[in-house]
Amino acid sequence: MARKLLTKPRKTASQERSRATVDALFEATARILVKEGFDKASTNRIAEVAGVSVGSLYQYFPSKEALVAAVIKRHQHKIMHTVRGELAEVLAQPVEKAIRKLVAVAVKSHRVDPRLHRVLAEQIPRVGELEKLETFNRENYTLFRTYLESHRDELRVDDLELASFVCVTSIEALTHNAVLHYSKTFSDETMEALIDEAAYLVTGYLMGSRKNEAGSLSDQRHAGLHSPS
Amino acid sequence: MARKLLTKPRKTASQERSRATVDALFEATARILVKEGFDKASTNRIAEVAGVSVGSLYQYFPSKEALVAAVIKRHQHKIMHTVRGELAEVLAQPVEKAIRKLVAVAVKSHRVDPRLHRVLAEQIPRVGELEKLETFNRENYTLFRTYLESHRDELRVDDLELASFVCVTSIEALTHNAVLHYSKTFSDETMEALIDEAAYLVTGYLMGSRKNEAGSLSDQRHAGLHSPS
DNA sequence: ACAGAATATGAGCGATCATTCGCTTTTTAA
DNA sequence: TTAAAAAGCGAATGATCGCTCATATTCTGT
Repeated sequence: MARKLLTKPRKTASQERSRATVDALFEATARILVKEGFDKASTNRIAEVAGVSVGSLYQYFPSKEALVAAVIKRHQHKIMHTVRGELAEVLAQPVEKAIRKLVAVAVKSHRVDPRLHRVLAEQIPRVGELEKLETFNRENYTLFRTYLESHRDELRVDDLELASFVCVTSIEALTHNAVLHYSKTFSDETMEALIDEAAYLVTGYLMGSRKNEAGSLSDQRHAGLHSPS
Repeated sequence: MARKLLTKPRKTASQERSRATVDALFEATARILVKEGFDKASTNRIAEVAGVSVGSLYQYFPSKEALVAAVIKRHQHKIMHTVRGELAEVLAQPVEKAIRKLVAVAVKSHRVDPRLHRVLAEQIPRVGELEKLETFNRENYTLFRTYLESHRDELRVDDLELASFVCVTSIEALTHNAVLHYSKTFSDETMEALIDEAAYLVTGYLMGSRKNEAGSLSDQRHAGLHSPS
């Protein structure tokens, strides 16, 4: 029987020392991605910066792609960790408070290692294995949809699927752009104001009921498409 | 004098034949990007698909990066071409109509070769020269800001800079996501509805004036930050 | 018809990179 | 103490890729 257990298995991490190695690899990868960009993140370079040999890298990760994917997952878990719980308490709150909290949480999540977040979003080609890692936003989506369902009666929207899409997409884009592209342009107060604005945007959309606009917007929106519940 | 004119100059395109070559290169690059992804788009492969030799490629483009950048620019020009004019007529229209038109135009612009658009957005690493090509969205931004300024009195927002950011970002993200990620999930009617929803979202935000919510939302938004004009 | 300019060719150079494998060192457990 | 398992090493391999250049073909003006 050809034993490949020593060459192939990759992925274990039982002893103390090996866990340190894996961690050094994570750290080094993140560091290089942030400071030198995806191009410069070759496996040899990563190993070098980690103070480890390439061979060791391949003991724990079957490919470079797997390593990067693991770094992404790790970043996502960090976000979840700093944000979990804040989401739980949202579920019970009324729409206005809930939305504002949601936006604030979104900002917070983008502030967990923003520079890494930006590289992951902009420089990592979504190819092969990396393609599947969009799972993250799906979670937000279903979570939000669940919230809308349980507060249906307070809302003016009837297509919750569509509404979730509109809200989640907007909040994500606004916070993402603000934190990762405009944090130099926006002052701290502006950032605070932006949270308010985003919350206002979404809340207004969900609860709506503008004063008296019969004949203007209402007519533009082709009636009948959303049959009343 | 060392003449490098035959080796270096790159970029000319005077005769008929050469224009065809350049065009074939554009076409081939786009084709490969769409059908095989950025990874597979090597210069040799591009030249092969274009029915041209690698040498010819380097007569007109100083680098692979330059070629890709040119393809991106070309795509942007195509968009501008199919959309120009529709934007001009927006300027004169009242807010509600203008916003709806703007959203519709955004959708239209994303429907110009959506598959190429998606690859350009997701697979091309924004590094080196490619980094500068974000100019496109800046244009939309200033355009929108100009519109808001000339309709200032009809709006409830006072920080037009911030408002432009909110609106442009939201519209872009919504249309981008809808067209490039959910066109299979969304039916045609849903897509139509989405335009309405996005327009409603933004219009409500800009013109606002919800009925009577004194003490709820108004209090949450920290007063005084936007000093009344 | 002809010369010079423009265009096209593609084998091959040099560099980079992901990955492997035979080997050494360290740790574990009996 | 010791043998086996775990972890670590890094030079070497093979493949890919961007790009060049010496040469060949085509075009243009005269």
